[in-house]
Amino acid sequence: MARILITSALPYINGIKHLGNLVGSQLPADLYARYMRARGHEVMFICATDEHGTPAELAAAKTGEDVADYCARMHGVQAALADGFRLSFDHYGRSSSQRNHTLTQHLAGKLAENGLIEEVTEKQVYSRADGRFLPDRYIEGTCPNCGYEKARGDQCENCTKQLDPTDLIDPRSAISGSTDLEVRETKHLYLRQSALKDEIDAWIDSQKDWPVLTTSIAKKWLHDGDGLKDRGITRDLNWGIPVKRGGDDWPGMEGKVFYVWFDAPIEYIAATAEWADANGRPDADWQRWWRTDKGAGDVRYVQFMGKDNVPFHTLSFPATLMGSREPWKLVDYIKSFNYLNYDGGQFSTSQGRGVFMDQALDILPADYWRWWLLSHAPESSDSEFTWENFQAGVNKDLADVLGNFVSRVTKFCRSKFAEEVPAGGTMGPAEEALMSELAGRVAAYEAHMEAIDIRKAASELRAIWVAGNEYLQAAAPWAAFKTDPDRAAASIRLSLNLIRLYAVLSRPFIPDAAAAMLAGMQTGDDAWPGDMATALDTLKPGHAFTVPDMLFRKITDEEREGWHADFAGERG
RNA sequence: GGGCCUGUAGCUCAAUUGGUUAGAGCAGAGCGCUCAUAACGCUUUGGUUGGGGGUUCGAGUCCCUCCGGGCCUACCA
Repeated sequence: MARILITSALPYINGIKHLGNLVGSQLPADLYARYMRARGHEVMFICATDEHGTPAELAAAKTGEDVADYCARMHGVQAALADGFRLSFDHYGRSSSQRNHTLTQHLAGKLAENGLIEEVTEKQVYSRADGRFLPDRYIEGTCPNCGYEKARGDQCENCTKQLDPTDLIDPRSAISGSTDLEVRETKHLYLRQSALKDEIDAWIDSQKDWPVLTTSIAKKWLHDGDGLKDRGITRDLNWGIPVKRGGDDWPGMEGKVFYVWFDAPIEYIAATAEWADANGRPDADWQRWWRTDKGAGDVRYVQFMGKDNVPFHTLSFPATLMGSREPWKLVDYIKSFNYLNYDGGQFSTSQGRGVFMDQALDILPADYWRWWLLSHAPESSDSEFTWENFQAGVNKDLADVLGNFVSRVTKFCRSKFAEEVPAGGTMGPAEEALMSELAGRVAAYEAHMEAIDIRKAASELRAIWVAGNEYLQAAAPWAAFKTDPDRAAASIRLSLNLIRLYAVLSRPFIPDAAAAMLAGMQTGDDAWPGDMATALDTLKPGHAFTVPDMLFRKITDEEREGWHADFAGERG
């Protein structure tokens, strides 16, 4: 039995996430966690909301809430949606937790002790009307290059020229529109990533079989220009983790907080500590996942994230942990994803374009989304959601191939025999051939799941479902029943066992349907199959079952057209 | 501007890292079956692998070039 630590990129607190966010980290992480648990491994699956930063403050201001209250409320909303999608986190934490405050301050202190923190005085734009410093992109003005009037302080979206906020003509606050701006001096802490460059470079080089997407992004940052740059890890904000050096005040840093991207990945560790706290466990129980000197030496740590998060997970976070010179567990494998587009364009949170997690669950149960999204995960390139593809995939794979298989087998048995596993007959060549095929396909399925090749795993699982229909067609128990009822009984007995097998194999993808299948078969035996003949002889003659309700309904053309229109823009 | 990824059948994707005749699923066509959610099974039509050039006994794969799509570019997170 292995020990596997799994983290999903932290969803930002600022509003409900769309399906592209979901399929880029949380959903594949859940698939992997569920699979590994099913294989009997010890799994710790961690996620949390990422709650600090300017956007959270602005979102709270918009609703008139205190930012802490806003985050608490939105954490509840996101946790409920995660639950709705059956994301099986062992703990869903919050980056604003006390645990994260303490650990973040601790690590910053260690980095300072090791000479890896530098204090830098710099000039930043301050808005008197807003009473705050403004990040570059929250300053708008006219582009000196092309005259575009809504250029941002970091870059002009119109002519793509990179800008400094002071370049802008008639600069104003993007928050309030105020032009009462001034440049003020402010002091910040920088993490000296440059000092750790060779160490990180060697570490990246030592990683085998990481997705190209992961390593190419890391290498780019390591070697581009002057190489890995130092990074500011503090901000002039009210909402965040106060800058402290361990438990001590940090002279000159009063009123400042750590940058969200410094504290967010640390929350992976802190959330595991939150898990221990929530379950009344001692520190040793979370430390054995994260401290190689306290039992984490045999842990395999896998991270899931969208490609935009890769630099922070390959460079900044490892630099933080390495630079602490404490024995923290580093990631072993980073699974990164491209983007899911929506119907010819991008999902857009700001424009309300596409399907959001709450809306998705209002329309259809989680399994429908889980199956389609995972079987189309953007692994090798960006992929696209269209209602036509979604309808076709769900109807064919789930309703016709899997759902209908369960339906035809259970209903035939009920009408010709009884609502129990029939006795009589023996396994013949057709059954042997099926088991042989399944043994091969299950092995391939397992290999794809181990390698986190999600689309390939989905495609193999689907082929496993299809094999049941092929077998039924060849065995034709409805015909055999008329001349040789024992033969039909043997076929149906095997087919009922196939339903149980399918439930076990499919559960990582479609947990609710799998549970319904097991419930229908009235069995709690969810053992992962070893020998196929044994696995398909689990439900014995006389074992009672019930015909499950329709597992998956079909999406009609009318629904598809309606949704296509409903989700074209501006969510209502 | 620079870097990276990507382009394969109408659609979504494969192709053991240069090796027989480029494969699946969906959609389309034909046949079969009648247990089942008008479901299932079998057969089958679709490809100058974005265009052009090159290396090689051999190129979807390597090189050059052009065209299209996307991402990143360090103060949004």
